Amino acid sequence: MFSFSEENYLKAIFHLQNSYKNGVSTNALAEEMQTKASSVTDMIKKLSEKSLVIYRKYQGVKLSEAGRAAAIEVIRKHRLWEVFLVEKLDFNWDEVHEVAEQLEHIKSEKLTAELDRFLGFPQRDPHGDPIPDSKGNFSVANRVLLSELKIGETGICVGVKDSSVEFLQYLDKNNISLGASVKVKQKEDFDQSMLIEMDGNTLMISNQISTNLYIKTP
Amino acid sequence: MFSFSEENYLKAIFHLQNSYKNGVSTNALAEEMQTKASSVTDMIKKLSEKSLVIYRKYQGVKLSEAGRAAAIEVIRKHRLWEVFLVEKLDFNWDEVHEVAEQLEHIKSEKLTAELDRFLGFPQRDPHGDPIPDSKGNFSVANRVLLSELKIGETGICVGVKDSSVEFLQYLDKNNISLGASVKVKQKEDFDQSMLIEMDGNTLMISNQISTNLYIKTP
DNA sequence: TCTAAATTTTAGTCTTGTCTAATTTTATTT
DNA sequence: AAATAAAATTAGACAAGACTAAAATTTAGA
Repeated sequence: MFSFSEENYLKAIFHLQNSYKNGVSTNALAEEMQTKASSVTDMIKKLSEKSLVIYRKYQGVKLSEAGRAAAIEVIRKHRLWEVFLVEKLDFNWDEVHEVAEQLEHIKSEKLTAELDRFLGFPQRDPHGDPIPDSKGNFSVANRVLLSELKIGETGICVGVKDSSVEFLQYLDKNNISLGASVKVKQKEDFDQSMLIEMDGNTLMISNQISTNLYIKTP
Repeated sequence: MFSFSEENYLKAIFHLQNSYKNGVSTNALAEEMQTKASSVTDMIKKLSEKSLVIYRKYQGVKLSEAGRAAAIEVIRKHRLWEVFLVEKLDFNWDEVHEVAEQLEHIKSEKLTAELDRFLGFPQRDPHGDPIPDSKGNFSVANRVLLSELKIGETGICVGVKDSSVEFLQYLDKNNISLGASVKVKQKEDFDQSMLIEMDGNTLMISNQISTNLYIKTP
């Protein structure tokens, strides 16, 4: 089994691999992990010795198949617990992250499997991210950023890219929630702000908002 | 907040205080924690510096009020999670301990409170042990060991003293479960074995069994 | 009471994961 | 292509928590 710290590194590398296809840089990982580059180098070496990552000095790091599987397992647990907290324990979607960060490290195959069943094998977490199944498979979302829609286009809000407390609370305050229908009424070329209609309400949103909302188009 | 290790020590001292009223000995604690006496001494010093225990060299250790409160909080979480695992996730009562040992260290007041509510504020865990409420209060059980009953006396099986997998599986195999009614039919002076009637079935149990079953008498 | 045994503590070491400061390698710029 | 900047690594240190071996203290026995 892996330590909490190892699991957190694997998870971070997994998330950063989207942006760093040719290997995640030490500094990027240090930033993500809120730690120093030297600590990252140390840990990468350990993960490399355990064959969880592929690493060449100064060349960045990638997950091996084993590392990817381990990362996905942690992400599966994280997202299942988030569903549990929201659906069963009445947490708001901006309150679940910190607790799920702890719960994701609990080691028990039976626990994960039974939790999944208890929740009804959910496909998405409260932020719209896909939940890997027990074999590590998950649907790569067929979704685009709201900012990519043209005037007149419509869709359903299906996820958030930024899941910080601040952003989620902004969304709550403006009655933007997953499942809502969206239509782009106007776009401002100057600052990319948008006038949208969401579940009937019309509101103006900045580029920072529209680049952090995922939409499923018809 | 306290580390996992600190919490485990506090919990162990709490449990051992029943048997060691004048201070828990270093060796007893080492045995309970499955570690070495020297490690125990090291940790006791740390806990003592944090005023969680009262310690005088060579004189054993007791919990301070703060230490006791911390221990009870961990025990509360452990037992709530055990209820969750059995009631909601279909774990058997012999499977919950190891997972609850991990879950008890999750730090979130809201999580504990909401879990308690979700479970309907249970009073007892699956082994019949009392669950402290959010203020740390719990009912000291009004119960005796089955071995203390005399011939002809009756009661309800309300808890187990030993909650090892082996003992619990023995009980399952012999259809002994909490809530069952018990009547002592015969006692053998030589080895303290007993013939009992439990929910209609008659069976013979050894002293090792009867000294590990708690009974509530009418 | 004095000694032997048992218990407990101390001293020094190890591992994990982190840090700072210094050095090395790679990337960029002129 | 050399000089400089940026990024990454190494070296050495530290804290937590554990260990072994040795020393100190308490307890028990003769």
